[in-house]
Amino acid sequence: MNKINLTAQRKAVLEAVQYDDGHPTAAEVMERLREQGQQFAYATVYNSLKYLTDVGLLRELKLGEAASRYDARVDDHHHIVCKQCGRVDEVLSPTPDEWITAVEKATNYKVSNSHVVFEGVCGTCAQHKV
Amino acid sequence: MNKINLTAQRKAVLEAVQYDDGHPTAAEVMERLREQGQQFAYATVYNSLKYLTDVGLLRELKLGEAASRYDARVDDHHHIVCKQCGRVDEVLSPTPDEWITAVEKATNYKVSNSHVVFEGVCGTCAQHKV
DNA sequence: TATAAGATTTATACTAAATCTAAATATAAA
DNA sequence: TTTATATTTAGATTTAGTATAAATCTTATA
Repeated sequence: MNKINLTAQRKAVLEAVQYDDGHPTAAEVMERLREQGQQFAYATVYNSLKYLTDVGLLRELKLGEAASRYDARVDDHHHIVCKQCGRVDEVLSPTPDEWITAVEKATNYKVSNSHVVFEGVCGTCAQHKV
Repeated sequence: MNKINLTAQRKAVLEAVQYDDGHPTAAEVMERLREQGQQFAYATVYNSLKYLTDVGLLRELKLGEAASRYDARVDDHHHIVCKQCGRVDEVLSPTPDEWITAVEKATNYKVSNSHVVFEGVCGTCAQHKV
Protein backbone atom coordinates (compact mmCIF):
# COMPACT_ATOMS: atom_id res chain seq x y z
CA MET A 1 0.00 0.00 0.00
CA ASN A 2 2.07 2.89 -1.25
CA LYS A 3 1.04 6.11 0.33
CA ILE A 4 1.34 9.15 -1.87
CA ASN A 5 4.01 11.44 -0.51
CA LEU A 6 2.91 14.95 -1.39
CA THR A 7 5.79 17.24 -0.52
CA ALA A 8 5.35 20.99 -0.70
CA GLN A 9 6.95 21.08 -4.13
CA ARG A 10 4.80 18.27 -5.48
CA LYS A 11 1.69 19.86 -4.08
CA ALA A 12 2.55 23.18 -5.68
CA VAL A 13 3.20 21.50 -9.03
CA LEU A 14 -0.04 19.55 -8.81
CA GLU A 15 -2.01 22.67 -8.02
CA ALA A 16 -0.32 24.58 -10.81
CA VAL A 17 -1.64 22.00 -13.23
CA GLN A 18 -5.05 21.76 -11.57
CA TYR A 19 -5.64 25.48 -11.57
CA ASP A 20 -4.40 26.02 -15.07
CA ASP A 21 -7.39 26.25 -17.37
CA GLY A 22 -5.48 24.56 -20.17
CA HIS A 23 -3.05 21.69 -20.24
CA PRO A 24 0.27 23.23 -19.29
CA THR A 25 3.71 22.06 -20.36
CA ALA A 26 6.52 21.67 -17.83
CA ALA A 27 7.80 25.09 -18.86
CA GLU A 28 4.38 26.64 -18.30
CA VAL A 29 4.18 25.06 -14.86
CA MET A 30 7.59 26.54 -14.05
CA GLU A 31 6.41 29.94 -15.22
CA ARG A 32 3.22 29.79 -13.21
CA LEU A 33 5.12 28.79 -10.07
CA ARG A 34 7.58 31.61 -10.60
CA GLU A 35 4.67 34.06 -10.89
CA GLN A 36 3.51 32.87 -7.50
CA GLY A 37 6.98 33.35 -6.07
CA GLN A 38 7.52 29.61 -5.77
CA GLN A 39 10.68 28.95 -7.66
CA PHE A 40 11.89 25.35 -7.75
CA ALA A 41 14.75 23.75 -9.54
CA TYR A 42 14.08 22.72 -13.08
CA ALA A 43 14.61 19.07 -12.23
CA THR A 44 12.20 19.26 -9.32
CA VAL A 45 9.36 20.28 -11.57
CA TYR A 46 10.15 17.43 -13.96
CA ASN A 47 10.55 14.96 -11.11
CA SER A 48 7.30 16.10 -9.57
CA LEU A 49 5.39 15.85 -12.83
CA LYS A 50 6.76 12.36 -13.27
CA TYR A 51 5.95 11.34 -9.73
CA LEU A 52 2.42 12.74 -9.92
CA THR A 53 1.90 10.95 -13.23
CA ASP A 54 3.20 7.69 -11.76
CA VAL A 55 0.88 7.80 -8.79
CA GLY A 56 -2.05 8.68 -11.03
CA LEU A 57 -2.74 12.24 -9.97
CA LEU A 58 -1.79 13.64 -13.35
CA ARG A 59 -1.81 12.40 -16.89
CA GLU A 60 0.89 13.14 -19.40
CA LEU A 61 -0.34 14.14 -22.84
CA LYS A 62 1.73 13.87 -25.96
CA LEU A 63 -0.23 15.75 -28.53
CA GLY A 64 2.36 15.95 -31.27
CA GLU A 65 4.13 19.04 -30.05
CA ALA A 66 7.70 18.95 -28.84
CA ALA A 67 6.80 19.23 -25.16
CA SER A 68 4.50 17.04 -23.10
CA ARG A 69 1.43 18.61 -21.56
CA TYR A 70 -0.11 17.63 -18.24
CA ASP A 71 -3.74 17.06 -17.42
CA ALA A 72 -5.25 16.99 -13.95
CA ARG A 73 -8.13 14.99 -15.34
CA VAL A 74 -6.91 11.44 -15.16
CA ASP A 75 -9.94 9.52 -16.31
CA ASP A 76 -9.66 8.00 -19.76
CA HIS A 77 -10.55 10.59 -22.35
CA HIS A 78 -9.41 12.21 -25.56
CA HIS A 79 -8.31 15.68 -26.66
CA ILE A 80 -9.10 18.21 -29.30
CA VAL A 81 -6.67 20.88 -30.44
CA CYS A 82 -7.60 24.14 -32.14
CA LYS A 83 -5.47 24.61 -35.22
CA GLN A 84 -5.81 28.35 -34.93
CA CYS A 85 -5.26 29.29 -31.30
CA GLY A 86 -3.70 26.07 -30.04
CA ARG A 87 -6.06 25.57 -27.13
CA VAL A 88 -6.61 22.01 -26.02
CA ASP A 89 -9.98 20.79 -24.79
CA GLU A 90 -11.17 17.53 -23.32
CA VAL A 91 -13.22 15.05 -25.33
CA LEU A 92 -15.14 12.92 -22.88
CA SER A 93 -16.97 10.79 -25.41
CA PRO A 94 -15.22 7.39 -25.35
CA THR A 95 -13.93 5.47 -28.34
CA PRO A 96 -16.90 3.42 -29.62
CA ASP A 97 -16.58 -0.21 -28.52
CA GLU A 98 -17.69 -1.57 -31.87
CA TRP A 99 -14.91 0.33 -33.56
CA ILE A 100 -12.30 -1.08 -31.17
CA THR A 101 -13.60 -4.57 -31.86
CA ALA A 102 -13.36 -3.96 -35.60
CA VAL A 103 -9.79 -2.68 -35.22
CA GLU A 104 -8.79 -5.71 -33.14
CA LYS A 105 -10.17 -7.99 -35.80
CA ALA A 106 -8.44 -6.14 -38.62
CA THR A 107 -5.04 -5.86 -36.94
CA ASN A 108 -4.91 -9.02 -34.84
CA TYR A 109 -3.99 -6.96 -31.79
CA LYS A 110 -5.58 -7.04 -28.38
CA VAL A 111 -6.29 -3.35 -27.78
CA SER A 112 -5.83 -2.12 -24.24
CA ASN A 113 -6.37 1.58 -24.77
CA SER A 114 -6.57 4.30 -27.33
CA HIS A 115 -5.98 8.00 -27.42
CA VAL A 116 -7.40 10.30 -30.03
CA VAL A 117 -6.21 13.75 -30.95
CA PHE A 118 -8.88 15.58 -32.87
CA GLU A 119 -7.90 18.71 -34.75
CA GLY A 120 -10.20 21.46 -35.77
CA VAL A 121 -11.30 25.00 -35.12
CA CYS A 122 -12.77 25.97 -31.78
CA GLY A 123 -15.99 27.93 -31.40
CA THR A 124 -14.22 31.13 -30.45
CA CYS A 125 -11.87 31.11 -33.43
CA ALA A 126 -14.74 30.20 -35.77
CA GLN A 127 -16.55 33.36 -34.65
CA HIS A 128 -13.57 35.68 -34.79
CA LYS A 129 -12.78 34.40 -38.26
CA VAL A 130 -9.05 34.77 -37.88
CA MET B 1 1.70 24.67 -59.79
CA ASN B 2 4.61 23.57 -57.70
CA LYS B 3 6.47 20.71 -59.23
CA ILE B 4 8.04 18.32 -56.80
CA ASN B 5 11.81 18.59 -56.94
CA LEU B 6 13.16 15.16 -56.12
CA THR B 7 16.90 15.51 -55.76
CA ALA B 8 19.06 12.44 -55.39
CA GLN B 9 19.13 12.90 -51.62
CA ARG B 10 15.39 13.33 -51.34
CA LYS B 11 14.78 10.32 -53.52
CA ALA B 12 17.10 8.19 -51.40
CA VAL B 13 15.38 9.34 -48.20
CA LEU B 14 11.95 8.67 -49.68
CA GLU B 15 12.96 5.19 -50.73
CA ALA B 16 14.53 4.49 -47.37
CA VAL B 17 11.15 5.14 -45.77
CA GLN B 18 9.21 3.30 -48.47
CA TYR B 19 11.29 0.17 -48.28
CA ASP B 20 11.40 0.07 -44.52
CA ASP B 21 8.84 -2.40 -43.29
CA GLY B 22 8.13 -0.33 -40.22
CA HIS B 23 7.82 3.38 -39.64
CA PRO B 24 11.39 4.60 -39.32
CA THR B 25 12.62 7.56 -37.31
CA ALA B 26 15.03 10.07 -38.83
CA ALA B 27 17.88 8.26 -37.08
CA GLU B 28 16.76 4.95 -38.57
CA VAL B 29 16.63 6.49 -42.04
CA MET B 30 20.16 7.78 -41.55
CA GLU B 31 21.29 4.33 -40.49
CA ARG B 32 19.66 2.61 -43.43
CA LEU B 33 21.24 5.08 -45.86
CA ARG B 34 24.63 4.55 -44.29
CA GLU B 35 24.21 0.80 -44.70
CA GLN B 36 23.68 1.43 -48.38
CA GLY B 37 26.78 3.57 -48.56
CA GLN B 38 24.73 6.74 -49.02
CA GLN B 39 25.82 9.00 -46.27
CA PHE B 40 24.21 12.46 -46.16
CA ALA B 41 24.50 15.27 -43.71
CA TYR B 42 22.27 15.06 -40.70
CA ALA B 43 20.46 18.22 -41.73
CA THR B 44 19.88 16.90 -45.23
CA VAL B 45 17.94 13.94 -43.95
CA TYR B 46 15.86 16.19 -41.74
CA ASN B 47 15.35 18.69 -44.54
CA SER B 48 14.38 15.94 -46.92
CA LEU B 49 11.92 14.36 -44.52
CA LYS B 50 10.38 17.77 -44.01
CA TYR B 51 10.21 18.51 -47.71
CA LEU B 52 8.72 15.12 -48.52
CA THR B 53 6.16 15.58 -45.78
CA ASP B 54 5.30 19.05 -47.05
CA VAL B 55 4.70 17.88 -50.60
CA GLY B 56 2.64 14.97 -49.35
CA LEU B 57 4.89 12.04 -50.21
CA LEU B 58 5.43 11.16 -46.57
CA ARG B 59 3.50 11.54 -43.39
CA GLU B 60 5.06 12.42 -40.07
CA LEU B 61 3.84 10.38 -37.13
CA LYS B 62 4.10 11.51 -33.55
CA LEU B 63 3.24 8.49 -31.54
CA GLY B 64 4.33 9.71 -28.14
CA GLU B 65 7.96 8.73 -28.38
CA ALA B 66 10.73 11.29 -28.40
CA ALA B 67 11.40 11.02 -32.13
CA SER B 68 8.99 11.40 -35.03
CA ARG B 69 8.41 8.42 -37.28
CA TYR B 70 7.73 8.61 -41.00
CA ASP B 71 5.15 6.75 -43.00
CA ALA B 72 5.15 6.29 -46.76
CA ARG B 73 1.43 5.67 -46.59
CA VAL B 74 -0.05 9.11 -46.77
CA ASP B 75 -3.75 8.35 -46.89
CA ASP B 76 -5.65 9.21 -43.74
CA HIS B 77 -5.33 6.37 -41.27
CA HIS B 78 -4.49 5.50 -37.70
CA HIS B 79 -1.80 3.52 -35.91
CA ILE B 80 -1.49 0.77 -33.37
CA VAL B 81 1.57 0.24 -31.23
CA CYS B 82 2.51 -3.00 -29.55
CA LYS B 83 3.31 -2.37 -25.89
CA GLN B 84 5.62 -5.32 -25.83
CA CYS B 85 7.77 -5.22 -28.95
CA GLY B 86 7.13 -1.63 -30.04
CA ARG B 87 6.11 -2.43 -33.58
CA VAL B 88 3.74 0.00 -35.24
CA ASP B 89 1.01 -1.13 -37.60
CA GLU B 90 -1.49 0.70 -39.76
CA VAL B 91 -5.14 0.94 -38.81
CA LEU B 92 -7.10 1.57 -41.96
CA SER B 93 -10.55 1.62 -40.42
CA PRO B 94 -11.59 5.29 -40.34
CA THR B 95 -12.91 7.21 -37.35
CA PRO B 96 -16.68 6.62 -37.33
CA ASP B 97 -18.51 9.65 -38.72
CA GLU B 98 -21.24 9.54 -36.09
CA TRP B 99 -18.61 9.74 -33.39
CA ILE B 100 -17.00 12.79 -35.00
CA THR B 101 -20.41 14.45 -35.21
CA ALA B 102 -21.02 13.71 -31.54
CA VAL B 103 -17.63 15.15 -30.61
CA GLU B 104 -18.26 18.31 -32.64
CA LYS B 105 -21.55 18.79 -30.86
CA ALA B 106 -20.04 18.21 -27.42
CA THR B 107 -17.00 20.42 -27.90
CA ASN B 108 -18.32 23.12 -30.24
CA TYR B 109 -15.36 22.55 -32.56
CA LYS B 110 -15.44 21.98 -36.29
CA VAL B 111 -13.30 18.83 -36.59
CA SER B 112 -11.06 18.64 -39.63
CA ASN B 113 -9.17 15.48 -38.81
CA SER B 114 -8.31 13.01 -36.13
CA HIS B 115 -5.50 10.64 -35.40
CA VAL B 116 -5.78 7.69 -33.10
CA VAL B 117 -2.98 5.79 -31.44
CA PHE B 118 -4.22 2.43 -30.26
CA GLU B 119 -2.09 0.51 -27.82
CA GLY B 120 -2.17 -3.17 -27.25
CA VAL B 121 -0.40 -6.44 -27.80
CA CYS B 122 0.27 -7.71 -31.29
CA GLY B 123 -0.53 -11.24 -32.43
CA THR B 124 3.08 -12.33 -32.38
CA CYS B 125 3.73 -11.16 -28.83
CA ALA B 126 0.43 -12.66 -27.66
CA GLN B 127 1.59 -16.06 -28.92
CA HIS B 128 5.10 -15.85 -27.55
CA LYS B 129 3.72 -14.85 -24.18
CA VAL B 130 6.62 -12.61 -23.28
C1' DT C 1 16.98 14.16 21.93
C1' DA C 2 20.38 12.26 19.03
C1' DT C 3 21.46 9.69 15.28
C1' DA C 4 21.08 7.02 11.38
C1' DA C 5 18.44 5.68 7.15
C1' DG C 6 15.91 7.01 3.55
C1' DA C 7 13.72 10.18 0.46
C1' DT C 8 13.68 14.54 -1.84
C1' DT C 9 15.58 18.66 -3.72
C1' DT C 10 18.98 21.14 -5.99
C1' DA C 11 22.58 22.70 -9.28
C1' DT C 12 24.92 21.24 -12.83
C1' DA C 13 26.30 18.36 -16.54
C1' DC C 14 24.69 15.78 -20.10
C1' DT C 15 21.80 13.63 -23.93
C1' DA C 16 18.71 13.29 -27.88
C1' DA C 17 16.04 15.30 -31.42
C1' DA C 18 15.69 18.79 -34.26
C1' DT C 19 16.57 23.47 -36.12
C1' DC C 20 19.50 27.39 -37.55
C1' DT C 21 23.34 29.53 -39.93
C1' DA C 22 26.31 30.51 -43.32
C1' DA C 23 29.45 28.77 -46.63
C1' DA C 24 29.81 25.63 -50.49
C1' DT C 25 27.79 23.37 -54.26
C1' DA C 26 24.51 22.32 -57.73
C1' DT C 27 20.82 23.54 -60.91
C1' DA C 28 18.17 26.57 -63.85
C1' DA C 29 17.34 30.91 -66.37
C1' DA C 30 18.67 34.82 -69.04
C1' DT D 1 28.76 32.39 -69.68
C1' DT D 2 26.86 34.91 -65.98
C1' DT D 3 23.53 35.42 -62.71
C1' DA D 4 19.95 33.86 -59.81
C1' DT D 5 17.89 30.38 -57.13
C1' DA D 6 17.77 26.14 -54.68
C1' DT D 7 20.03 22.51 -52.13
C1' DT D 8 23.48 20.43 -49.36
C1' DT D 9 26.74 20.49 -45.86
C1' DA D 10 29.23 20.99 -41.33
C1' DG D 11 28.88 22.68 -37.28
C1' DA D 12 26.74 25.54 -33.74
C1' DT D 13 22.54 26.18 -31.29
C1' DT D 14 18.07 25.24 -29.19
C1' DT D 15 14.70 22.65 -26.67
C1' DA D 16 12.99 19.15 -23.75
C1' DG D 17 14.22 16.15 -20.72
C1' DT D 18 17.40 12.90 -17.92
C1' DA D 19 21.45 11.67 -14.92
C1' DT D 20 24.47 12.57 -11.13
C1' DA D 21 25.98 13.56 -6.84
C1' DA D 22 26.01 16.70 -3.04
C1' DA D 23 22.92 18.94 0.17
C1' DT D 24 18.77 19.04 2.68
C1' DC D 25 14.74 17.43 4.73
C1' DT D 26 11.87 13.54 7.07
C1' DT D 27 11.12 9.69 9.61
C1' DA D 28 12.11 5.98 12.66
C1' DT D 29 14.29 4.31 16.41
C1' DA D 30 17.59 3.81 20.27
